[in-house]
Amino acid sequence: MNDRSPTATLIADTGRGNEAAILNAALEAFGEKGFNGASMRDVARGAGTSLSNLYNYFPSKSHLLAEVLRRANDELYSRTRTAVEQAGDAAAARLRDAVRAYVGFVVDFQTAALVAISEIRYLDGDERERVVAARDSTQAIFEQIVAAGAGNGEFRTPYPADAARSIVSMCSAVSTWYRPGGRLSRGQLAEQHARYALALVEAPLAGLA
Amino acid sequence: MNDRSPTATLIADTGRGNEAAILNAALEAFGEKGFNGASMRDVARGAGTSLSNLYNYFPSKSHLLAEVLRRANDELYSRTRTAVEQAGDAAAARLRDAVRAYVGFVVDFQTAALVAISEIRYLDGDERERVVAARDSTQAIFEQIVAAGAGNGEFRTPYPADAARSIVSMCSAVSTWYRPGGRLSRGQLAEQHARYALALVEAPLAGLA
Amino acid sequence: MNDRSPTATLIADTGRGNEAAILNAALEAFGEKGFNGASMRDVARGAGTSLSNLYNYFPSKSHLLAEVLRRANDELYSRTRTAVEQAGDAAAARLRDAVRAYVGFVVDFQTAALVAISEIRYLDGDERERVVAARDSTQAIFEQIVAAGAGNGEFRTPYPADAARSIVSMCSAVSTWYRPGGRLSRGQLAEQHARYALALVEAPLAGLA
Amino acid sequence: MNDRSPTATLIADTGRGNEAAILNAALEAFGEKGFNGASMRDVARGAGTSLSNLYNYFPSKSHLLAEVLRRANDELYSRTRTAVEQAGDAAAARLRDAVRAYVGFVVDFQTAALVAISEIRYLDGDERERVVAARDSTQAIFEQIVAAGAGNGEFRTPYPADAARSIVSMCSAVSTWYRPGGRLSRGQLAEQHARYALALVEAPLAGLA
DNA sequence: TATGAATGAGATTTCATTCAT
DNA sequence: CATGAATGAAATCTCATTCAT
Repeated sequence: MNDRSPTATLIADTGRGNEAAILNAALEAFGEKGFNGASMRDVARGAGTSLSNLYNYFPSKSHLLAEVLRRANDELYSRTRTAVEQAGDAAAARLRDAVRAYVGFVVDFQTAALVAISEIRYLDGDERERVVAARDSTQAIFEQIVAAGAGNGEFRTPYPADAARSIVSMCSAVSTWYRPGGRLSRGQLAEQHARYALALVEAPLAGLA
Repeated sequence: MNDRSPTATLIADTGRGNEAAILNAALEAFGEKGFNGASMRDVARGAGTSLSNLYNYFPSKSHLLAEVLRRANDELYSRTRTAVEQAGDAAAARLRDAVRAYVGFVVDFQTAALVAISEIRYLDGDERERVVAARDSTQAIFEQIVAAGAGNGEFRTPYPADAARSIVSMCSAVSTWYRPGGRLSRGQLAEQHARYALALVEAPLAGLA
Repeated sequence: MNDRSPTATLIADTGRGNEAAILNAALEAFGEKGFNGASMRDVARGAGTSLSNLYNYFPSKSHLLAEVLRRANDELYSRTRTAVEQAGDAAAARLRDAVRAYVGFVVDFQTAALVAISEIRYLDGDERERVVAARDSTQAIFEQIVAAGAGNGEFRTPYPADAARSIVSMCSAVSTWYRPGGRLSRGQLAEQHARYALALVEAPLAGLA
Repeated sequence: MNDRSPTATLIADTGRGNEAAILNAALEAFGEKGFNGASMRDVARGAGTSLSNLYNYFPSKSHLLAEVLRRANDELYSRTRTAVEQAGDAAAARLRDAVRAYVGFVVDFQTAALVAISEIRYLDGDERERVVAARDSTQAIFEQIVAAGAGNGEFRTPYPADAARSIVSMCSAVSTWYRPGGRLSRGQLAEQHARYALALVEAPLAGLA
């Protein structure tokens, strides 16, 4: 398991001038001050460009948020799904690796994860629906695993339909308090949460690492 | 177990003119639009008074938020502690009742719970410290229970120092998605989360309801 | 010549409840922050009473200013006139004693003197006219002395019609920089300005102390 | 001696959009209503631009005042120093020309001179210190002349260390009452005050024009 | 693309003043 | 006389956004 430091920025160069710098600056600004607390001037300053130039890339502040959230959720979904696909057939292993991937993302891209949970409420209309759908896809991965595990007896939880949501809540909440360099490393956090998740769905102890 | 409906408003009449109305309106406004998204005009409108009159009660928007958060955290702490005190000596029973009380509060005062987790970041200085301390006191209740249970063998989790935080995260996250009239009742939510918590700390199945 | 410290407050108890306290608080507030910079709340705080109670004594902020200015100018006029009346017939002695009295007032009631020159511009209408008239009466004392001295040859200034204004300007400006406990005492300031005044109107040196 | 009319506006076009218009409007507004009595709306109206656009040029009302005061004091200092440098070595001639230049400035830029004396009190911190230093530099010119004249016997005043302040007070007070088109012309005012100053420091009559 | 200048709307907060008690 | 509560207007300043260049 890779315990390396994050790639630091979620959004890599997009090949379109300042676009990546703007998105990363928006991410930082929204993370630090919240969507409504951050101003377009903050974003411009962080991106090292002018206020008016932002509008050459994104038609509005809302679109900026939407794009940031879309990328964060896509990356989270993609990492989680890849991890599950490579985990074999056992529900316990799949849940363990899903949680590891999820928590790993939260640690690697803490700000992105924080923004993804806390600022989605400021989206409206179509933008919102698209992002909500992406978030729900990720949660659905966990729900399917838990349902499968409950179905084949691996998990004995009496609440297979609801447990996944609590697992996801628990994992994403890491973004609200995690600080790099703290007592717990990326790997430890992943392991702990994997165990919490398996215990929560009442997988037999033998299934625990 | 009491399954009654909430008392509806967290802040009861204080006997001081519009104070309670203002606090409740602030709670609603912050809950709906976030601290920075809600304006003092929104609060005034909700309280049925004039914008400038707000300042006869609270010297600033920040103080208003601080007071709302203080009351929400105090009530949550008080409910949780009372529940634990009446739960007997067994760690499992204490944890179960703490979770029930906590989730009960979240359901009863969903908005207050939501604001308490999501808007605390907009406080500064002393106000922030006081509210953070109140929040930490509540979490400490859970930490002590888990530590005690781990100490006497009731809980087998290898992470007794960290599990409590995940339990609290999981419980407070209910405020972000719960809707009255949904599939799960107040009592069901409390029971489910109590079981999640006991499973998470790896209490033997016999301890589960 | 009396070199005592000031009586500290220009406005003595008026026998009408809080009136004197309010006037003195207004004087301090206007002196410190200017008429527009000081609020009625500042005045109330300084007077140790409630905001609304101010309006039981004075119908508006402007009236408060007018009353403060009226009292300051009346006292200044009265002191100056008394000094001149007791000074004998010689223009030089009359001018010397007028200046001594004027500067003495400025030192004793620095704030009042400062407010009297700098805040009169914020009065309107009748209030303004009354205060301006009081101020002009004081200046007229100096003009008459200079005119008399120029008429009888005591003063040789070629500008007898204008010199008095400069003398008064010079004396009242003391209020803008004087600090109790500074290098120059009340008596020294009075003497210096008396000599400046006599020199300015070109009284022969023999007439100087 | 030049008796021409003023250049009308202290602040000439700076080549930066509306900057000069804003500074001149601020000068007028502060002169008419005082710093606290004038609103940023007044300034915007006077400058022919929008309220919010003011903040593209100056970050706050205080900065606007500071800049206005800085320019006024710089110009006054520069004019006075230039006059003295061209006046030869005799203290009497230097004092005479310094006063002429000072009073000339007051007449030419009456509003600027008025604001410079009366509104400096509303500055704080560094802004204040810088402007106070500029004002003191101008006064120091007069102090040096008087000290020199007292040293070489040209002036017989017993108060060489203090007389300069009174001279400056007297000259700057002209800004509080001068009205163009009044009885006294620019040149007459300059001459009168030059003579007052020389008399005040007790220069022998032979030295007077 | 990129920018500086511009703007109308709206933010929080303070104001002088009034009123019921 | 005295007060706390209330209010409409206006204060300074920031906002997202637009436009001419």
